[in-house]
Amino acid sequence: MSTQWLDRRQLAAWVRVASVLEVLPGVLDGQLRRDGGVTLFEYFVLAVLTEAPGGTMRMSALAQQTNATLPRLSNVVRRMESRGLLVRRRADDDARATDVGLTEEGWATTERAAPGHVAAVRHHVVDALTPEQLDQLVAITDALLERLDPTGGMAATYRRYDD
Amino acid sequence: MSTQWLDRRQLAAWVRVASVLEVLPGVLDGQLRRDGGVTLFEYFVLAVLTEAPGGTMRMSALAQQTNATLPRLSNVVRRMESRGLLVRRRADDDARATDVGLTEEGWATTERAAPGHVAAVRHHVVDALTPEQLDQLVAITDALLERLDPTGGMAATYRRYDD
DNA sequence: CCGCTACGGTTGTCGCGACAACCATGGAGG
DNA sequence: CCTCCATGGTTGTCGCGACAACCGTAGCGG
Repeated sequence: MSTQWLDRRQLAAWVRVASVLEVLPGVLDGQLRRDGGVTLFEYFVLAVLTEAPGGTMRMSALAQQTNATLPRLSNVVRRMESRGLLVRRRADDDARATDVGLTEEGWATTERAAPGHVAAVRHHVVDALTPEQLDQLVAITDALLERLDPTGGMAATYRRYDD
Repeated sequence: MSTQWLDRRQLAAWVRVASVLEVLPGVLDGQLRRDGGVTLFEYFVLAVLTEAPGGTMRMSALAQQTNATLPRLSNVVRRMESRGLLVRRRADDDARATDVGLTEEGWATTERAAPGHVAAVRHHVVDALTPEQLDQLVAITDALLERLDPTGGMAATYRRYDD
């Protein structure tokens, strides 16, 4: 079959999306590094843990909700533990598994970093759009994630914030 | 001032955007690596050069249009040159500057990789949305880029595809 | 109870991006 | 001309992510 190219409107949309994809993570990551001494992915780990009961979660569960591979998460967690943000502990019910939990400093760091991060998200995303556009964006990203994540691994993370 | 938190709708939108940001690049990058032996950023470099007169461009101009720092671009171009996709040549009019040009194999690689990439973009983005959503997406990403890229560095890249 | 496979994590190697230091050329002012 | 600063790129170091190989434990079949 011959290639089905993109028409002008599709191309316009795609090029812009690609640009956002390229720039946005860098902007947010930079803000968090400066203000909180934490990378964007580390902040995401902290954020997910704060919503977990007892601030503790199993490695594999955390990996799924942060969309990380286990090797990646393992390294990140080890570094964060060495900085005193997290603790690893062998799971009681399964000697293979590891539970990760927030330390006091982990909580404190999250609370310290959150305002700046929220402000950045506001400035660069939320406040840039009208309420209608925000609704449209939810519908659009839902449709995209349907294709991107058919098994629904991350779905558990974002479905929670449904209206 | 106290922190202005996100309401449910804003949070719903943001969490989904973050998820897309996390997943989409990996999906597209993987497809290109498998099918074309090229990374997403390398493909973007090739694509931009394809649209330049003579398939040639100055390093600094290329860096701006691909939203890359000069060091990063320098390394990428060196690797691509060693693979025979590009050539570097000292600029005629400025001995400090470097012109980068596509080789025959660079053109061939781009043409070989393009169909699969377009298909991936179609499948994961374009075809997942209705025509109305595509229009909305253009407006939304425009608004975001306004904030993200106030100097308009990448604007030159995507404004070209306006209707 | 033994052996086998699957699961949950960790570790080693490689390649890439960020940042800073550095080198060469261009251009302006005296 | 010569000095000084700005411009355009390149190179070195460091930290992180991907992938694969590996280790210990669980659970199941015989």
